[in-house]
Amino acid sequence: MANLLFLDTIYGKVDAKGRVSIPADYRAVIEAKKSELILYASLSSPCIEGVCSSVLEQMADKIDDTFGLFSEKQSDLTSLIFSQAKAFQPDSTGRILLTPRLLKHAQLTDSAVFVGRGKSFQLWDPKLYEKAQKEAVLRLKNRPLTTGEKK
Amino acid sequence: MANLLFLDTIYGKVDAKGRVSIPADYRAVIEAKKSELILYASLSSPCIEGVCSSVLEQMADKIDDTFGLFSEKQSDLTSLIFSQAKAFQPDSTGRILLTPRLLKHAQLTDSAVFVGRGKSFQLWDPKLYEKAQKEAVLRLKNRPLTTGEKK
DNA sequence: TCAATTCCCATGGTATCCCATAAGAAACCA
DNA sequence: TGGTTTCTTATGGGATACCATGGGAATTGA
Repeated sequence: MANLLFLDTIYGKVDAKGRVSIPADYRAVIEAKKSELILYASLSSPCIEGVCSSVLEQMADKIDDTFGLFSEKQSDLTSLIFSQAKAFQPDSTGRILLTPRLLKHAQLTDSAVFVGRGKSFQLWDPKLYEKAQKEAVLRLKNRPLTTGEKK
Repeated sequence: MANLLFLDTIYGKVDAKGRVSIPADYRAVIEAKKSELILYASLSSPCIEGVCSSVLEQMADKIDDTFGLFSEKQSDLTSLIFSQAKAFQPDSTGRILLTPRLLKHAQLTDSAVFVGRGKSFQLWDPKLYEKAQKEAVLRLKNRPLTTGEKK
């Protein structure tokens, strides 16, 4: 039984053409789910969000269920996410070509870091990521456990 | 019925390549649960935590990724764990290759000790472990168990 | 035709495979 | 019961396969 989660923190390079190698482990997750790779600009951070297409489909259902097909909120979310999302299929050596819009949003230049988040992952500029990471750790230290980690 | 808990304290070696043999008993636990082995740097000690992948999968299911993608709702803690965790599959002789990050966090050089904790285990440098162990015993002596103590 | 994208090959580094050895533990036999 | 055999496990090290990356060639599209 293969691993079905995006895990770990993996550093890689962005070449002059704007290509990145999707880590082999991540490709394995996507293939195991018979999905495609979907990327879109994060709404909350200067990074790129990555999910399996199957998750995006579930997300679409969820939004409909929660807000109704014709609500304003549904419309906003739909246009914000889905209009920006794009499917990528790695080439024979496991790379994809990022779009200028994604590169710009995440401020990527020559390197990038894949950050596993379970059912999704993020792609950051290493400098920006390490800064955000430190802030997250600080928030954790200042805020006692109130999360869903332990039951 | 097979044992489903990580038990005992088992000393082993870390070779020049950074490999460690996962104790046969531990491998049996993981196989019995049809899981993979997940390792991550402990948040509280200079050691490596080990769990079955089923634990992480349950964690991932509890998180409603749908809305984590729209806001900062997803906890820092869970994302921190996913970004630090990595799946390992022992090779044909029962060994895994530890990452430089894990080796560094646990300050492992040429030997390591597996410490069973039931549903999880820890991997320590022997010196550090014995020191931490002594301190734990002292704490217990100074603070006897009281009923109703949160576990 | 020019620029952008995809395909292909080459390469260095790393992870995994495989074999060999040694040490224990369990099974076996006398 | 004592000693021998057999199997599993832990460990070392060489060989091999895979992965990430760079760059050129071919293809596509406006």
